[in-house]
Amino acid sequence: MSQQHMSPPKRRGRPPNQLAQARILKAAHDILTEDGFGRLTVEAVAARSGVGKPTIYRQWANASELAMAALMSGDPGIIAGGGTSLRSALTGQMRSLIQAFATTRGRQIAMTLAAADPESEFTKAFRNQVILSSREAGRALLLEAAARGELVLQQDLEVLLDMIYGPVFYRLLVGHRSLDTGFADSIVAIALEAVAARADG
Amino acid sequence: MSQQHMSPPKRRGRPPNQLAQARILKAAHDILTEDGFGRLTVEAVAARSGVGKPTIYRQWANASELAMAALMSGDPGIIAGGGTSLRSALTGQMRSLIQAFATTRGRQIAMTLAAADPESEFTKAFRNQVILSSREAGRALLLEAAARGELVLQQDLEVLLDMIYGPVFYRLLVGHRSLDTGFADSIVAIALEAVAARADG
Amino acid sequence: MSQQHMSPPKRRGRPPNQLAQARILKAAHDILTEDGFGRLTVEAVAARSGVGKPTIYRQWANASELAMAALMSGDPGIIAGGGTSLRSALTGQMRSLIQAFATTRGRQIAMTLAAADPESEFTKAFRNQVILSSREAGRALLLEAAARGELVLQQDLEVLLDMIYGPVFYRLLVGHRSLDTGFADSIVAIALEAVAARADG
Amino acid sequence: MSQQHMSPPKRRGRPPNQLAQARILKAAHDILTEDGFGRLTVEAVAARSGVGKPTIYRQWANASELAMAALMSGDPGIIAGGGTSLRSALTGQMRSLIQAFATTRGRQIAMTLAAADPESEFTKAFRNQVILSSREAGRALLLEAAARGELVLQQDLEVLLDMIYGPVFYRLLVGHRSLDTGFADSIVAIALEAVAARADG
DNA sequence: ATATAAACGAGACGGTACGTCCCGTCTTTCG
DNA sequence: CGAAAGACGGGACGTACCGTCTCGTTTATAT
Repeated sequence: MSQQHMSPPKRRGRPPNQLAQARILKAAHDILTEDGFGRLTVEAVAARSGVGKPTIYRQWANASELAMAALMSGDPGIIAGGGTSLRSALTGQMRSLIQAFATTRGRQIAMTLAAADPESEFTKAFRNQVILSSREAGRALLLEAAARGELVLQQDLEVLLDMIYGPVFYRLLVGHRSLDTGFADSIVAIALEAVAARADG
Repeated sequence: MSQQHMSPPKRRGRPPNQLAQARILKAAHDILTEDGFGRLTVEAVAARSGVGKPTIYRQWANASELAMAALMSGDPGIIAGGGTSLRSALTGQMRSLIQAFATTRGRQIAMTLAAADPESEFTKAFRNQVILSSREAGRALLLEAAARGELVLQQDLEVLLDMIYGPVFYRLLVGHRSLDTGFADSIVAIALEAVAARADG
Repeated sequence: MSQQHMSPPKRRGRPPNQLAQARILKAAHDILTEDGFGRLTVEAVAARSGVGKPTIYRQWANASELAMAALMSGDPGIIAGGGTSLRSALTGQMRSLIQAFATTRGRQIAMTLAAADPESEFTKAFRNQVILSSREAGRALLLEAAARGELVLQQDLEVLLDMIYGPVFYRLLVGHRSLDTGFADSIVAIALEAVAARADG
Repeated sequence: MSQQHMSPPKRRGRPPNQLAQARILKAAHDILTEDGFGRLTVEAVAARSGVGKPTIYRQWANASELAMAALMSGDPGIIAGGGTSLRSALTGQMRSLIQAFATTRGRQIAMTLAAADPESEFTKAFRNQVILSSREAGRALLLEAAARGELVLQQDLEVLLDMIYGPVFYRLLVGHRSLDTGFADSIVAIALEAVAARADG
C-alpha cells in the first residue's frame, strides 16, 4: 500500500542488536580513558563488553576504526560559542575546542588519526565529525562576519582556517608547548590581525 | 682513576660491530619506504639486515625508536633558504619543508611521532631534530628580521611560529587538503600580514 | 522413525519442504566428494544449497550426522553377489565391497564414523546400513552354506565375520597396504581354510 | 627418541627447551584422558601447560599431530608375550594388545588416526609405532614358528596379519561388539586353524 | 476469506579455536 | 665477551564455524 515517506529497508535476517553495539562502544570508550589507545584491542573490548569478537568485526574493520567510533560516540561536537562579535565567538569556540582536547583524549584522537587508514570511509567520517567540524564552524563564523562587513575575505580562506586550527593539533602531536586558554586567545588575535591588515590593504 | 696514555679504553672482547648499526638503519629505512611504518617491526629489520634481534634492542627500546632513528639518519635537516628578505627566506624554507614532507615520508613521520612515547629521550631528540628544527630556523629568521627592524615582535612569537608550521602537520595528519608550494606561499603571506598589522598597531 | 501408512496427522502450518532436504543432501554429497570430510560444515552446506542453517539443524544435530546422511543417501548397499558356491558368492561380495571402498569414499566413511558420537541413534543407523550391512550379508552366506552342509560353523561366527570384514577397514584406516581384488580373494581363501580345517576336525 | 652417541650437530641458537616439550605432552595426555580427543585443542594444551601457542606450533603442525605425539609418548609398545609355543605367544600378545586398546585410549587412537593427514610424516611414524608395531611383532612370531617348522607360511602372510590385527580396530571403530580376552583367543584359534589347514594341504 | 501456524531464507548473536605475527627476553655457540 | 641465531612465554590478530536466536516471508490447514 502506501509506503508513506520514510520507508525502512526492512532487511531479511535478524537485525543487529543495538544493545550490543552500545556495549561495545561503552567498553571501547572506557578502555580508552582508563588504559589508553595502546590497550584498545578488539580482544579486550570483546572481553569487557561480553560480546563475541566477530560481532565487533562485523561493524568495524580493526581496532583503529573501533577507536574512532568510540571517540565519535561520546562527542557532542564543538559548537561555535555564541558571541556577538567575530572575535568573541571565535575565541569562545577555540577555548572550548582546546579545553576538550587538552586532556588525554586530545592526544588519543591524534594517535588514532595517525594510525588509521587515511583512505577508509570510516576515517573520513571521523575526520569530518571530530577533526574538521570545528574548522567548518570557524569557517561559518568567518563567512558570517564577512557578510556583516566586519572583514574582507580573499581567496586563501582555507589556509587561514588551517592556521587557526592547525596549531592545536600541532601542539597536541608534537607536545612542545601546552594547550591553554591563552593559546586560544593568541591564535584568534593573530588571525584577526592578519585579516584586519588584509581588510585595510 | 688514571686513564694513562691510551686514549681508547680498549675494552676486552669483541668490539661492537659498527657495520651492524649501519645495516640496521639501512634496513629500517628501506622497509619504511617500501612497506610503510606498519611493517617496520624489529623482527623484520633483524631479518632484512641479517642482524640478531638483541643487537637491535641493545640500541633501541622498540620499533618506534628504530623508526625515528631511521627517519633521522637520512634527514639532511631543513635549513633556512638564504633569501635576502624575511619573506623570501621564509618562503624558501617553507617550500622546501613542504616538499620534503609532501611525500609518504611526511605521513610516516607523523605516524611515528604519534606512536612514540612522548616522554622518552629518544622521542625528544627526534622531535627537536626532525619536527622542530624547521620551527627553530623560522624563529631565527623572524628574530633576525626584527633585529634588522623589518618588524616588531611581541610576546606571542611562539604562537606565531605554531601558526606557520602547525598547518603543515595539520594537513599531513588530517589530509583534508594537499601540501603544495601555493600553501607555503599563502602561509607566509598571512603570517607576515599579521606581523605587519601588529607592527603598524 | 517414519510412520508410512499411518493416517497423516495433517498438522497445521507449512509442511517441510521436501525439495530443501534433497538440496541439502546433494550439496553435502558434492562437498564431500569435491572438498572432503573436513570441509563439510553446516555453514558450507547451507551456503551451497541455498538453505538456511536452521533448516539443516531441524533435521540433523551436527555436521557429522549430515555427513552420514549424505553418505547413506547415495549408497546402493552392498548386496551379496549371487554365486553358486560359498566361495564364489563371498568372493564376489568382497570384491564389490572393496571396489566401493577403495576410493576416497571409503576413507570418508571411516573418518565420519570415527568423528561421530558412537551412542547416537543416527550413528547406529549409519553403522548398520553402511558398515555392517556387508557383514550381515556375509553372515547370511555362511549360514546358508552351513545349512547346505558345505561347512560346519561353531560358536565363533562373530569373530570369523570380523576377521573377514575387519581387514578392509583396517587397511582403509591405517593405509599400510592397498585395497584390491587380490586382497578380497586372499581373505576369502584364508577364511575358508580356517572353516574347512574346523570342519575336518 | 634420543640419539645418545651421535655427534651433536651443535646448532647456533638457543636449543629447544626439553622441559617445555615434556610439559606440552603431559598436558596433552591429561586432556586426552580427562576430556577426550575432541577437547584436545592447541589452545587448551597451551593454557594447561603454561606454554605459548607458537612453541607448540614450532613442533607440531596441528592438534592431530599433537594428539599422536601424546599417544606415542606414553606408549610402552606392545611386546610379544614370551610363550613357548606360537599359540601361547600370539595369544599373550593379542590379549595384552586388546587390554591396552579396550579402554577409551583405543578409540582415541582410532579417532586420531582417522582425523590425521594420512600423508604426513608424523602420521606415518604414529602408524608404525602405535598401530603397526603389534602387527610387526606378530609377523616375527609367525616367521619364527615357520623357521622352527611349526607351520608353513605361503605368500599371503600380509593378509593373514591383517586378519589377525584388523578385527581389533574394526571393533574399536565400529563398536558393534566388545573387545575382551575371549576375542583375542578366538582370533588366534581361527588364524592358526587356517595356517594348519594350509600346512596340511 | 481469514486467521493461525509452521517452516522457510536470511543473517546477527555469543562463543571457541584456529594458525600467524610480533613482542621483548633468554640461552647457547661462534668469532 | 659481544654478536648471531633462534627458542621461549605471551598477547593480539583477523577468520572460520559452531549452534542459537530473531526477523520478515511464504505456504499450508482450520476456521
